[in-house]
Amino acid sequence: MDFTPVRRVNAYEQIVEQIEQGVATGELRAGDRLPGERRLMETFSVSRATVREAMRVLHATGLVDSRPGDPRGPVVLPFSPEVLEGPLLRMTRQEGASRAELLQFRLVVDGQAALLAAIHHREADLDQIDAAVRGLAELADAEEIDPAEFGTRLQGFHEAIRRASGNRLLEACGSAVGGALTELAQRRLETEVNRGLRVHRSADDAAALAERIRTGDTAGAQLAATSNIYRYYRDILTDDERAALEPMSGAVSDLGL
Amino acid sequence: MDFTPVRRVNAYEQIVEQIEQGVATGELRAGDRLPGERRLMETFSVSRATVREAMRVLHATGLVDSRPGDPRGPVVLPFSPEVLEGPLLRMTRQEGASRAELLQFRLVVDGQAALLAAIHHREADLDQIDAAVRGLAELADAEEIDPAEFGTRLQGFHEAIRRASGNRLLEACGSAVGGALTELAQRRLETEVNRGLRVHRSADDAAALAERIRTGDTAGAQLAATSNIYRYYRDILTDDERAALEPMSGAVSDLGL
DNA sequence: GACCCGATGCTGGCCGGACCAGTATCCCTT
DNA sequence: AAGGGATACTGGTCCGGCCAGCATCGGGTC
Repeated sequence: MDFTPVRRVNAYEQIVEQIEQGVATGELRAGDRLPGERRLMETFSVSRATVREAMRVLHATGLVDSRPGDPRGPVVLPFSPEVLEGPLLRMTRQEGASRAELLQFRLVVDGQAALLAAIHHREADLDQIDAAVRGLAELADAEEIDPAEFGTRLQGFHEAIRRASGNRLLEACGSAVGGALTELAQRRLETEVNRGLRVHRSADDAAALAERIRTGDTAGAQLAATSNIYRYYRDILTDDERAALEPMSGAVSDLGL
Repeated sequence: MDFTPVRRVNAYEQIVEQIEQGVATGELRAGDRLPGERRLMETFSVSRATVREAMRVLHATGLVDSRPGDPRGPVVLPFSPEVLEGPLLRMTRQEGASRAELLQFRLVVDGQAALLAAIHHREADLDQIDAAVRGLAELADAEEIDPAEFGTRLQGFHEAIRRASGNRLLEACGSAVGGALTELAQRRLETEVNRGLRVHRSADDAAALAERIRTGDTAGAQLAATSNIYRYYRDILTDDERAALEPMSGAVSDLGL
């Protein structure tokens, strides 16, 4: 007979698992309310400290939220892509992944998102993308350019494309890794001497990409997306990092850059 | 003047943030030890219950681990891709993403991983991949086929390719989404009538993919990877799901399947 | 001298009770 | 009918305590 290693299972973990289970099976759905802590300590027959520990990890994993004083009790949350962002950020900061890997991953995700967006090119999605493009152009033509604001809008533009891809996993991973990358690039834009030129070029690139998506140019959209992003970050890369990324975004040369 | 919304920050959250900060800045590195709970409650001047809640969320996010009785205190963990798996699994179960999206995402990730693996084709990585291929073939030729074991080894084969890609983000996302998908496909393989045929075909496909990676056939490796995976799951998809995925894995027809 | 073994002082796990600052509700006042 | 408090809750935090398990070290045995 074969034994299985014993699994230490703390009391609070059992509570977490039971509630996670409830969410997984659909028994608990987003918006549902859990009993208050005092009630839970009775149903699980544990102390309040234990149910609180369970609530803390459920809150940390984005499953529930609670407010003091709310007699309806903790609420079950809908899934949010933000829960992916934390782990991905950690991965970069804790040497789980280098900047080159991060950027490479983003090229893959956002390139694919652009491709899928070009396949679908649904009207509602295109409107969203165009709105984002107009927002970028408007800001680029302004007298004084706020780097942080431009970064936010550029982020929103990519966000719109990912949404148009129709794949929420791409959407979540893209925004997560995008958030991690902007943390690296933000300072660059702030200290940029020729800020106007760079901003204008980014806005133009965005418009060109949007056009490719609109016309259903799948391959072109993918190439434009990857090369746009690569060019945006190229200056802050070391030679080694560039060498690692060139093969992936063969797009760069294809567009004559 | 513009006000910023107040942010309720609980005591335990401050502890979590401080320790997360320490890990982010490199002040705390994997393997380092934190003071025991009784010491922490003094340095943060909070009660033990509060530091315990903080430790629970740090544990839930995979940052630290602790064992009762260990006088060295909680240990800081290295990053592990597994922390991504939880959120991704939740995403599928909580209608954050459909099966089709999940599979599409995997086609992108594992396709790209195969492509990158073919670019590098480092000898050490190839050895790992070949070992996995041999493991599959050996199992496919066995008298009695254990479906669970075959699933595990197939998983290991893809794992080896992702590792060979040199991108730990692809590796992490791939294994996470792979884990989520096998949960769906495992039962299928167990009830499969013509199990032997399917297993043999999968083993052969894996060998062909490995060969393309070895010879540096980048495009071929990517096509083989995506079409292998797609074919593996095709039977459990609905017509709608197939229609959504066909455009992405144009690979299927290219290989004459 | 080498080895075994138990006492001891630590660790985290869990409990019960308590107090506080908020919030929602209901009932009473105007 | 509208306003405004008392009230009964909520979660947030603290305290002090007990327990089981791990490490270490010292005292014993062979």
